[in-house]
Amino acid sequence: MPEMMKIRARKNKRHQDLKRLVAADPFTTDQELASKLGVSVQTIRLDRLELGIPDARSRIREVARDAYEKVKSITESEVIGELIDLELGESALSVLTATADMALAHSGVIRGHHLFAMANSLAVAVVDAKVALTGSATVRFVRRVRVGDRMVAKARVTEISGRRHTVSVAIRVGADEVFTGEFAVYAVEDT
Amino acid sequence: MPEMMKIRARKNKRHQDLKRLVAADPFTTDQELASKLGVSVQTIRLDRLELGIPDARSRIREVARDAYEKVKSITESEVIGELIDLELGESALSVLTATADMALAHSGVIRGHHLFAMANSLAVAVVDAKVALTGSATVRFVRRVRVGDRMVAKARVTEISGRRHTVSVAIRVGADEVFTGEFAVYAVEDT
DNA sequence: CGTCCTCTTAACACCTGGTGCTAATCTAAG
DNA sequence: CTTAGATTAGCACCAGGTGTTAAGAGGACG
Repeated sequence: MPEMMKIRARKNKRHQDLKRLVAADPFTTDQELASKLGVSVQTIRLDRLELGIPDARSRIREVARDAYEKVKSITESEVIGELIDLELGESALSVLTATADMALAHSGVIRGHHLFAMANSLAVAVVDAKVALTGSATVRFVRRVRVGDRMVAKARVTEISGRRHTVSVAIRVGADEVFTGEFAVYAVEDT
Repeated sequence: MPEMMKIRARKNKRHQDLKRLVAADPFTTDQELASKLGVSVQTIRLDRLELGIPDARSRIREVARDAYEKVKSITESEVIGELIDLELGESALSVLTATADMALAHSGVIRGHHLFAMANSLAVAVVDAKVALTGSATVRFVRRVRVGDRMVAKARVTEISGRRHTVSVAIRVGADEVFTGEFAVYAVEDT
């Protein structure tokens, strides 16, 4: 321990270390933090209080909560993005804001399959059937989409012949068209 | 409470309900479970013991751990699935096992954009360039893929003209072709 | 020099969400 | 009727905390 340090400076350094440790591993308990920083558990508690750092269980709960919501949103929603308007069998509209985790590493450009997913899920949603599956698609990535861009997708059913629905989807960012696609979606009753 | 039920049947039903509740929300404590199921906390504890369900704190920790370490989902890896083989500018191969969160609700059929994402990311990976972006694609979903299916994707660069690369991707489950696609991928240097 | 103030550590009671154990009921099935 | 399984209860204990009070250990400063 740096005993030669002035008392105030030592405390400050410890606070920095504490923040770093907690950020690096939110699962660390006060006990572990105390032994890592060479002070008593009580000191850690006071430090956390000063710095507004919640206790380990809360930190863990938070991580779990975040992850749980996130997984749910990617996984469990039938439509990628927010469904704004839906006229079954006719047209539909959804909105999605591009986030950093949709981007290609370091470039800030959104990866194509996120646009595809948004368009595809909207195309499936607009079809008036219990279950609908995409049969084929032709898509064009017209312009690059970047982190923070607000994407608006519009789907229109252009043709129905039997179980086959042709759906046109366009995604815009502001006035710019960034994606267009034509989806052949099939209505299905049985699994 | 269903008092007319036979005791054993009641217990069985409660066990099913318990599993369902815990799966739906891992954050639920014994207290909450007890009141939801109309039995005492002790009964819940015994049930958890029988069913091998860990306590709430462990469940939360697990969720947090999972999220913290291996963020899977669509977003965070450069190639969706596991990249098995890669010959830059020529061909590539990846493998992905379909999980329940990729499926359409209740049907067990994997949603198309997961196949697209697997194929697209492989197509981008196979192109020999610092950064590559998909310009357009034509895809066919040949057969339904179900939860548990092991998908193998093969990508082959079929044509290069300037920065434009044409990549053919096929995904198979066992011997069956489930997806084919043709991707136009553009090599880019600047962002 | 003494005094004062901050930092640090300690001790105690309490909280939540559990575990392990023993014991008392109660019910249904043999 | 007897007995085994299901349910509930009470008790001591645990981890990882909170809040409070109290007591030393350094400085800083008149």
